[in-house]
Amino acid sequence: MTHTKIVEVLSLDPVLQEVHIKGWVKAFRSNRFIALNDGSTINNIQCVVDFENTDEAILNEITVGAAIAVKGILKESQGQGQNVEIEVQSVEILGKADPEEVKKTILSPKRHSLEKLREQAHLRVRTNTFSAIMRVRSKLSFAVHQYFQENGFNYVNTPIITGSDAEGAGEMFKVTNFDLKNIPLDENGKIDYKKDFFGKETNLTVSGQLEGETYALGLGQIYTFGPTFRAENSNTSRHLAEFWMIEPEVAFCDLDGNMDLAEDFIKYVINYVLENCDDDLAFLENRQAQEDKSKPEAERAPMALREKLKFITENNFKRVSYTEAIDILKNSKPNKKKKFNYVIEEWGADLQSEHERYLVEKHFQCPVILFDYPANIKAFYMRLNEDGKTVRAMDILFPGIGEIVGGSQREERLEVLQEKMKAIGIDEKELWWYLDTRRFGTCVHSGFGLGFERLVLFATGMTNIRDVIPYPRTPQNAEF
RNA sequence: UCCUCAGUAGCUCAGUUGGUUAGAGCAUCUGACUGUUAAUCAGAGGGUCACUGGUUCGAGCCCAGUCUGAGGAGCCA
Repeated sequence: MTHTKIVEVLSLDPVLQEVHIKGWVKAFRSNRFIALNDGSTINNIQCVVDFENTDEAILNEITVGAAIAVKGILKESQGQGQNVEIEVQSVEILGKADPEEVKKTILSPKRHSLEKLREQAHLRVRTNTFSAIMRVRSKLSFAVHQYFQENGFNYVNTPIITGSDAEGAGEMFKVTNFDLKNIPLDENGKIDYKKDFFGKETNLTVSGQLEGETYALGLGQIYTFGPTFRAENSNTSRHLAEFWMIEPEVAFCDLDGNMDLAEDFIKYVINYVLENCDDDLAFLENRQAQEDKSKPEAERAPMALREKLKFITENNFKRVSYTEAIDILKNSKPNKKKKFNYVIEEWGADLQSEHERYLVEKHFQCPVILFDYPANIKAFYMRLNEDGKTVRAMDILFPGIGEIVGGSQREERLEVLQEKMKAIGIDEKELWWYLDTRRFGTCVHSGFGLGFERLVLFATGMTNIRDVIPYPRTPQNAEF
């Protein structure tokens, strides 16, 4: 008899049927009640042991953290707190867990700080909080694919090792198979990349966008969903050196269509977890509420988790041009009273975190899409507007996390693109293949990048990005 | 990378102007109890006070440096 998942057993009618389950012991109370969890649900099943007729050696090995197999009869529970329970007929110890050792780990049955859980990331998935987060992450990930597949997008795997250093999205990790103690140099004393594995300088990708564009201009609608690497020395709760990014790219689509797509997409995946992860979201909502109790009122979450997610799905994101946003900020109280660290003086200023937070959390109190930014603070590939000074860029700002999406309509005119590349010193030879797309059948097209972990942060109510990915990679940390 | 804060038992923390043998709760172990669900009651064990150096008769406490973590900023998704 193969075993049944606990999530299924809990939904069965207690009609005295025999069940066989396997899982890890979460608690063993009164020498009689085992709380067992197998990761299939946040909920434990209670297994009631007849301790007077059970081998004492086995009872002694039913300890917190141990893996066990239980056979028994599913019954209506006599006690409060659960509907059904298993009257145990036999227990098999599959993997012992010495309590003296367990107590040194986060498996010990008590509260642990998130920092302590990070230090034992290999065990933290056995906690309620992390199993809930990871189930939500998995569902979100599935919803991403489902949304795009249902809407006629093709899933494209852009290269992780990239030969172009012109993507301009930040510091890159070098990829090489040189002996680092003996790097070949050319006659000028510079590193001789011709002798490297690929015969040229290569890096880990910081974005699949440029390659994604070429595929969109053939397949029509594409999306990527893969790992992305940034070697930036960022030490914040919102940045990782290795993260997962979703990048759709659509041919014959302008910036308005791009904003529509991003908003519709986000609402879809959030709604998907609302409909499919209620147990886990309820747990995370409660966790957040408990944590908020010890915080000053100003730092508490203004809405309960599921209420917040529902709000996102039911309300339109506020669309505001950069120029309008600057006006709002210029006339805002914190700007007039010089409460901002960076006071907004005039059009053209780059928006700081504090400004974005003001717009989202104070002024509009809902997700905001900012568009039409000054050209000189945005990337070269963004479509220049007719005014000659703004580009068709858009950022989606979310409460609590800041920028969750960055996207644009792409510059489809060859001459304009060439001019912009020249102005910032990108060699055309590097991106000959990218420019070819503008030579042969160029067209209006748009796309955006969405940081998957930031989405998971928002959906779970967590506040540190290191807690929504199994093994976070950050400066000075690549453990596990 | 910059600013601020922190590091004392397995965990969370207290530790007075520098002064004798560094404490509490939880967890663990032993015993009791047994329809519990953060089980309860009694007892026990558990310490390189982050590391290195300095000041002092004497340092968990003061000074310098280093490491690690957190929050914020920048960069960005």
